[in-house]
Amino acid sequence: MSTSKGEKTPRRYHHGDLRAELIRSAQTILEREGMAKLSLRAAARRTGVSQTAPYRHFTDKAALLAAVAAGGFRDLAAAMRAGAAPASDPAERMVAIGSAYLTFALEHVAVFHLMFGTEIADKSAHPELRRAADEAFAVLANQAVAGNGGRPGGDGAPLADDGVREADAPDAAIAAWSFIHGLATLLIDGQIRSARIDAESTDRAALVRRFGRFLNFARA
Amino acid sequence: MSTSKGEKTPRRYHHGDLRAELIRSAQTILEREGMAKLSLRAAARRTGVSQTAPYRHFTDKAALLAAVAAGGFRDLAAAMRAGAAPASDPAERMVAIGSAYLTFALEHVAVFHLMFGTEIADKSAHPELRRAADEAFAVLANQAVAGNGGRPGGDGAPLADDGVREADAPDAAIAAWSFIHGLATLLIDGQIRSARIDAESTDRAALVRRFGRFLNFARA
DNA sequence: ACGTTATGTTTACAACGTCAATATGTCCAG
DNA sequence: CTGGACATATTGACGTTGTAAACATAACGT
Repeated sequence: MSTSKGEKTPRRYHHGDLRAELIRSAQTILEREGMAKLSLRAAARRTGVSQTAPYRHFTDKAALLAAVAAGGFRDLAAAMRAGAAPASDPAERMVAIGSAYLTFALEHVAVFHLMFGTEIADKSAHPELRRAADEAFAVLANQAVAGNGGRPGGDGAPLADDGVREADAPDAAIAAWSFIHGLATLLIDGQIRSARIDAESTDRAALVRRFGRFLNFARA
Repeated sequence: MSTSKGEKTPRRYHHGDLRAELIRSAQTILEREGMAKLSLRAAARRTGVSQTAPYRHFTDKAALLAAVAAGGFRDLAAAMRAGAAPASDPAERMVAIGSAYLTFALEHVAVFHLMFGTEIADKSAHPELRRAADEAFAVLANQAVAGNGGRPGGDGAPLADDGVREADAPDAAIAAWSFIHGLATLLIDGQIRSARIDAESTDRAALVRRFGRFLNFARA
């Protein structure tokens, strides 16, 4: 009889689903011990296979990292979507998305750094990563460009009523992304110290509002 | 007779000024071959000393990297100052500073990543680095404060031209920093692709203006 | 049943960060 | 001028890493 261990992926070869489990191991190590401790060998060790087994599933260490980073982008996109869902007002939705972005960055520092750092030398060499990153940005951009959610309504695109013209929406999305990404990066790097911000305890939405008021489409 | 090789530092020991030259070597390797190729041993090799010689001047690899990063922050601060100097109008000065920031990031990608990435595990452990980073931010923040009391009116200025209320200046500086830092980061990571931006060839000031439109310091 | 192919292991190597022991140059006290 | 004392650099070594090559083993189609 066929082995019944497989759960989602069709029952597998020797291990079960080494590729996926290696990614999980890498994520765990990254979160618990940091980037410096994340090695191909450590991931293999934690998974219980030989040190070169990963090479059957990843051409490179970079390929493993890219898979982890791609997962991070998917999680980020999901978090933004979940955060934006309950918000009805467009501006409110932007704050919710920014808040989700900030929260993700602050609570998954290592993964966030992997997603945007240089540990993965040439990101364009990993299509899955690229696709996941694009999709995450799409969540943000959609709020700016086509954010009316398909409902026939009077107020149109979410940014329009804040003085951003339709044609400017794509650029506005980039500006918003830049702002929130920069804020997140500077916060987790501890660069922002002058303004008594306790990133751990402060409400993230409050932070987004506090600094976002200088963006003319994010004011509530 | 005393060796006459020394130039700025008082004539030195065996090498001359190993510490400074190791930093220069590290910078060179970083710029020419990237972070992956920058090792303590490589820096020592390029300097022409044994592989453990650096340990007389740096406790760690991280200490060397911190010194390089600190140099980066000083260069960035200098570039911002130089860019801002010729601008008379406050808003114009902000654009100049943003432009200098972007230019630095795009032309010194590796150093920029070192300055804000995770290669240096605990940045707070390196006072020189911390000081240099603070100083760089001060250049930016001072402009935001100085922007107050600009002349009234104004129409086409992409950033604030009527200043920020005194009490809001620190937060405004953080917002501006976040924006420009995020834009720089996303650009050099190649994350911004949708808006046909050729970061290499496009005028940086134009980029800052294009996206900086959405910053509004007059409000709040 | 059998061979092809996908998967995993063993062994090996060069490069790295770092430590301990040692050597060498510099400088000050006499 | 001389002899330590001390700062500076080297040699050699150890454990870890990424990765290649050779080998082993299990699954699957025929």
